[in-house]
Order: sequence, then structure tokens, then C-alpha cells
Amino acid sequence: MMTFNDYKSANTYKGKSIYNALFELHSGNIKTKKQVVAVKNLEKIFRATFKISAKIGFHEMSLRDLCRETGLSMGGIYSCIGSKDIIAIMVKDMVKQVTGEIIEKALQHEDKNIAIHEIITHLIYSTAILQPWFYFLYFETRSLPAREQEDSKQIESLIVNTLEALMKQTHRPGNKAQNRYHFIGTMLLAMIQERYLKPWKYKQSDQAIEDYVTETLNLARSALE
Amino acid sequence: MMTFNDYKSANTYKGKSIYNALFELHSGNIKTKKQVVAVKNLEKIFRATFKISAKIGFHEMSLRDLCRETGLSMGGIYSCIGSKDIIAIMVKDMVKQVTGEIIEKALQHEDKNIAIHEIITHLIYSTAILQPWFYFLYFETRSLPAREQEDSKQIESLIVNTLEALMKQTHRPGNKAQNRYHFIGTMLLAMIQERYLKPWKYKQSDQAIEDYVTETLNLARSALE
DNA sequence: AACAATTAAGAGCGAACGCTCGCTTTTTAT
DNA sequence: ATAAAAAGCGAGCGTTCGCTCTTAATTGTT
Repeated sequence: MMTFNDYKSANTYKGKSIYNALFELHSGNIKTKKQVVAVKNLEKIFRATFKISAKIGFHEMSLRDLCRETGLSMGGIYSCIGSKDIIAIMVKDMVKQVTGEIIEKALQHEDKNIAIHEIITHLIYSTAILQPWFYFLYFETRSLPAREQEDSKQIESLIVNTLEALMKQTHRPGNKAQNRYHFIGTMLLAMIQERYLKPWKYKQSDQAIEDYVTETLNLARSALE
Repeated sequence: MMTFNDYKSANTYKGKSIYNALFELHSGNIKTKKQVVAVKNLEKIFRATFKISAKIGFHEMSLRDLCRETGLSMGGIYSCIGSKDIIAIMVKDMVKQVTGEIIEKALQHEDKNIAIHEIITHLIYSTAILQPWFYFLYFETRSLPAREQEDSKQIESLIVNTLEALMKQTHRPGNKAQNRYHFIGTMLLAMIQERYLKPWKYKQSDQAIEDYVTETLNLARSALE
């Protein structure tokens, strides 16, 4: 099994690079011209947003809170974002992109069992690296505009439906699990989410995360027998 | 296995009775003297709160939204609640009481396997009957005062720890699951929560809920083998 | 019918909200 | 060195917030 550190060092979205991706994805909403400047401030803004929102929620976070935490002024913040609400949309778009790429890549495997393992493993690792992003989207989906809310829910159903389809394709006759694939897919997603939704339970995460993956894969195996 | 309808008709907290319990639990915060009047309005207030908060979140719900949805005035609302924030605390207290009673009752069984089954079954049934209450608490725990937040998290850990302890007590030597009881307990809680956190996936709930219980019990069984 | 106690109403309060805009400072190019 | 461009600043705008308080209506009792 791939270790967390191996995955991390090969990952596209660690450190500052995610804010570069964000800048390219949302250049229309960003008045700041020069990418290096925008990226520097976007990092401040999103770090602060995650920190404050995790404690009190996105809507309760005022832009004055955000000024204090980032060290930027109102004007500085508003030259990097279109509006407060757009922050949430930007998070959704990043999460959607990351998740989509993981699934697309996994589906290229001939062996469907390997694909299932890869989706579970890479999603648990990715949601650990980008924990604040995934956590934020889960709790703030409701404050997105309706159209973006749909988008957010589709990320979830893409995961479950992909897992379900892959499990069906590995179906061996005599296996008792025939009609439970959707339920098992749901359970696997729930376990992926459990890990990034309750960070206080998994503080020493880097050490234990491979065990978490192993246990989750074991659950899948025993449920499928 | 007990059917949902059997459980429902024996349940203490269906219909108006939950608001009577709420009135007795929080009489200190309620200015309205006569219980029948208070209960009538509390029902309106909590129904409206759940409806609006589920869509946009508790903090985004203004008291003017609440007036519109309940048909009450500001004065009418404030004679039944101490403040907006106390609404969230009242929900937390109800959920805590309901969950505590289920676990306490289940622990009276001699047979630990029956106790485990009963906790899973009754929690899934109860969280279906009181879905808006449990859903609300999960998403709004962050907007509670710190002390009440702790209280809310303890409800979760009580469930997981109880399940873990019971599974340890049923441990048969030769069983491979020795060190996984906590993880399995976590998974079972995640499946209980999955059901009440994603209501749009389980609209036809009353029909399928017994299947959901069966599948969850199956997961527990296969994980423990 | 008269009166007291209770409940409902909703205008209005100060505080805080998201956001704008005129201005200053810093960076870049010439 | 100088001018132009970009970034950063923060007071202040109109609005909305949670909540209070006076007043009116309703209810219960005699």
C-alpha cells in the first residue's frame, strides 16, 4: 500500500500550488493583476477563513474578523475576492476538481479491485492534505447558491456511484452481497468523511492514517464476502 | 426485529409531547405561563426553525424570517424563548435526553448482543422520528457556547464508547476483531448519522428504514467475524 | 359586566453587517 | 529620477440584525 508520505510528496495541491490553481480557476473574480501577489493574499484569506469558520461557521465570520486574522484591510481583501459568498464557491470548485481527478485517474486501471482500493486510499489521503477545504464544504454547502449546492451534492454521489459500479463489475457469483453494493459504497463514503469531519478525533493523524485506510479496506472486504 | 411502526407508536416523543417535555426542561427560559399556550407556540417556533435552518443555516435565519414562517410576532416569539441562541441549546438538551434514555435502557439487557442490536435499531428509529432535531444539532453544534459544544460532542462519544465496551464484552477468543472495536463503533455511528444527515437520499424512509437497520446490523456482524 | 392577568403585536433601538470608494503607499517601467 | 500602474488602506454608506418595550387584544374569574 502507498504510504501517506509518498502520496503527499507526489501531490499536485500541496502548499502554495493550490492557490495558484485557484487563481487560474477564478481569475474573473479577482481584481489583483499579478499572480504572485494574488496567491500570497489568497493563501492568507483562505487560511483565515478555514480557521475562523471551523470554530464559528462561515456566516458568523465577519469581514472584520477576516481583516484581523489575515492582517489585510477591507480593500486588500476585496481586491482578491469578488464577494464574501464567492469564497465558498471557490472552495467548492477546488474540492470538485480534486475529487474528479482522483476518480478519473483510478478508473484507468484495468483491475477494478485496484481501482476501488485506489479511490478509497487516495480520497482519505487527499482529504487529509486538504482537510480544511473538505470540512468547510461539508458544513457550508447550505450557504451556497442553489446551483452550486447541486454541484456540491454531485461530488458525493459521484463517489458512491463510482464505487457501486466498480463493485458490481467485480461481482463473483455466490457472493452474498449482490444488492448491497450501493449501501457498501455509502458506508465507504461515510468512513472517508468521518475522518475529515471530526479532526479532533484524529489529531495525531499522520501516524495513524495508514491504519485508518487499512481498517476501511478491511470493512469493505468483510462486507463484500 | 421490532418494526418502525411498533417503535413509533410506543415512543414518548412523538407529536406534541416533545414540546411538553421541552417546556418542563426549560421553564426558566420561557415567560409564557400557561403550558398549553407555550407548547402551541414552541411547536410553531421549532418547526419553523428546522425548516429554515435546514435550507440556509441557523445563523442566516433571521427572527423576521421566523416571524413570517410561524405567523407570530416578535413579542409572541420572545415570550416563549429566552433568546435566539437558546433555541439551539434547547435542541441540544432534547437530543441529549433522548439518546441517553435509549442507551440506558439498552444497557439493562443481560445479553450484550441484544444490547448492541437495540442501540443501533432504536437510534436509527429515533433519529428518523426526530430527524430535524438530530440534523440541526449536527450542523449547529459550532454555534453553541463552548460548554454546550462539549456536551454535544459527548453525546457522540457516549454512543461509540458504549458500543465499543459492549463489543469487547461479547469477545470470543479466535475472533480477529480484537483491536478494531473502536473503529467498528465509529463506523456504526457513522451509519446512524448518514441516515439522518442526508434526508434527501431517504425520502421514502418509512418503507426502507427496516432494510437500513438490517443492512447496518449486517455490517456489524461481518466486521466482527 | 367588570376587572385582572396573560399573551400578542410590531415600531423602534443601537450595534454590526457586507461592501464601496477616495486616497496613500509601494512596485514597476522608463 | 520620474511617471504610471498596482496594491493597500479604512472611514463611512445603506441595510439588516437581535432584541426591547409600549400598547392592544384576549382570556379567565368573579
